[in-house]
Amino acid sequence: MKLEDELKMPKFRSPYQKASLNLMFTGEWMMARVDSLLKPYDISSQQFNVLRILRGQQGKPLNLFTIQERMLNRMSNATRLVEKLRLKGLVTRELCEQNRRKVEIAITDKGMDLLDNLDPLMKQLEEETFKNLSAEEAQHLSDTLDRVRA
Amino acid sequence: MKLEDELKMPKFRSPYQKASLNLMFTGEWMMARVDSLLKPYDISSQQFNVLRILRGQQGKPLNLFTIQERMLNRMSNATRLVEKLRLKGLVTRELCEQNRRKVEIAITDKGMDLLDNLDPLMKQLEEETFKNLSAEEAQHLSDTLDRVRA
DNA sequence: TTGCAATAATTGTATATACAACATTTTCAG
DNA sequence: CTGAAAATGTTGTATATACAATTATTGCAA
Repeated sequence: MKLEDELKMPKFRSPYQKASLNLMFTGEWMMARVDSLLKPYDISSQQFNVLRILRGQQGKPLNLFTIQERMLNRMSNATRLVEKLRLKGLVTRELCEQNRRKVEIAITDKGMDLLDNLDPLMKQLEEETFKNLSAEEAQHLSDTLDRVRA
Repeated sequence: MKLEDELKMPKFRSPYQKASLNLMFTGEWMMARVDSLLKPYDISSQQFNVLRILRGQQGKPLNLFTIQERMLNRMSNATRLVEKLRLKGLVTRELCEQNRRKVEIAITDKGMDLLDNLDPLMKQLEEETFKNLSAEEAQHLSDTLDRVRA
């Protein structure tokens, strides 16, 4: 739906104001869809994202600082988020012997299994979300967003 | 920056997965910019958004239900959010006599003054944010986001 | 070597969010 | 009219977020 109808705003000051609101609104909308999909599995989109980051490491652990750098929302608290994943048995946590300031986090088999189960669901959600956009249009959207953040 | 560098993800499963992550990431990024601008004025982007909704009413009040409908994030709690604005003297709150289920909220002069002060700053932020996009490109971005949510 | 700065993580705390449960008032079918 | 359902808000609670303060460890310059 057009943003002016969605927010019942008859007019915007400029295309930039509209794009700005639309970015925030659509970002929240997308996040809510992902959270809703993940809810039955009892993890949040942030937690899912961290698991996915760890899976990308092929078994190699990452320290908390690096995880934080790669999170969608950098302000959230990696220590506490990872601790929740650990309590669910989805990651392990080990002090690094070489540099004892660091804590190394790795995904467990249980975590991998969960991701494997979720992959097709996420794929389906993404396809459903972008059903009105061709692959080229989706790529162009990403390129535009990259330019905004440039 | 390109999302793969931003999140240090070497590859994405599809342009749809990438667009999906990019939407969430860029939405958070934008929201953080707005919050950072508003911080010295001691209001959140959600609170600012509610004030802006009320200003659009030209003095006519809105009830909480309608405010909630127009918020960027519908899940947040309009009752408590508006109460915070009231404590700061930015809105008034009155029980509706015609329909006593309703509570009518209106912006105060102090609230209007705050918005008037913030307007040029927000405008500047939007222009800075979209400095790499022409007005046409910003409009096209909005249209694409509208189609995603269609 | 010493101690200051940098790095990495944890903790504290206030606020915000998600969402369910509840309360009150109004509407409307029978 | 009456009682069930709908509309509107409020409250409770668990979790998440923002951000500052603190701790512990390491690196490095004087």
